[in-house]
Amino acid sequence: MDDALAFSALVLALSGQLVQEIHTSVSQQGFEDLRPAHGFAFARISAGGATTADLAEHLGVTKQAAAQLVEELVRKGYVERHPHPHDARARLLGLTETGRAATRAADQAARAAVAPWREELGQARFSELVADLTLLAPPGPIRPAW
Amino acid sequence: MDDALAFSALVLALSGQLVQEIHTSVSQQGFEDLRPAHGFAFARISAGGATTADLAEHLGVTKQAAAQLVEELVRKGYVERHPHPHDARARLLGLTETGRAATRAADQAARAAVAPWREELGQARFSELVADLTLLAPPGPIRPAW
DNA sequence: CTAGATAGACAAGTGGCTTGACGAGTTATA
DNA sequence: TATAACTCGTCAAGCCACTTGTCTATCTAG
Repeated sequence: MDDALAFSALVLALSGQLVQEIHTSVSQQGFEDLRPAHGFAFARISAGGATTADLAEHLGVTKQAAAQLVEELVRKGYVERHPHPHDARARLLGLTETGRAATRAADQAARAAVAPWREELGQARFSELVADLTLLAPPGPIRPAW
Repeated sequence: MDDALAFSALVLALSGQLVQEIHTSVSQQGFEDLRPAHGFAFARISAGGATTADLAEHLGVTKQAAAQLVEELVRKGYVERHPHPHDARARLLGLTETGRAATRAADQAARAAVAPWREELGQARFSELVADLTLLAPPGPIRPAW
């Protein structure tokens, strides 16, 4: 009956743990200058065709905040700015090889964080779980929560 | 096979949506001066026996940050400081009636956010889902993710 | 009784974000 | 095609939640 409240708490708890574990693992793999929020930017940039304004909308922040984030990631060597083919105002963003390496590290960290959970439930139940959650997940970008 | 990555994304997406919906709903119910992070503080305080230092540990921030948060919540009328029965240094924190009202509003908002998901899956499958997640959820406090 | 730990406060600084204003470039309208 | 409205990215200033560092009062262990 009141599993609704329990569900909320569980999702928040899992999400928090996930972010924490991924961040720790990525740091340990040598990317110490990245913070959790950067992952959401990487996701949009690696999807391709992103400008700073696109990124801002994806992250749900102002253009200025996104520009600042991009500047930081460029300075640290994760992101490159290219001229935009159709718009002289805009610059197209892309990941450097280092940026892609960081993305791979994060993916691997996510898999490692989830692995014990899959083991705990068993593959069959875990697959069902993913299927159920897929039905619930909202479309649209994944953003930092707050 | 690679549902692990999908699972991570789903949990993050659901968590983000959940936080956003709860915050919006709580604001609309008249608590416009509360932000998502406050909920985690309310959770610890309403559990009882909390001092500022306890709260700091629960939230994973410094004592000073917790003290500042408490000061803000006291000023806004959600929290009270009481003398600690056994320790003259410490002050025991408690929710005011307004604080409890805000907590009820947040709970109701959480239920409302989850309701459509339960409907989508059906009660039986939803219950299973909650049971599965319960197996995975780490013990310990629920904290803001980053 | 005293040494060390802990609760909370005061002060200063930091970093990620905001609002506001702007020039350069693009798109829509008449 | 001229011009008005909009958009991209940037500069500048300020905000605010958080940090580190320090201090007093109080508690606790040897």
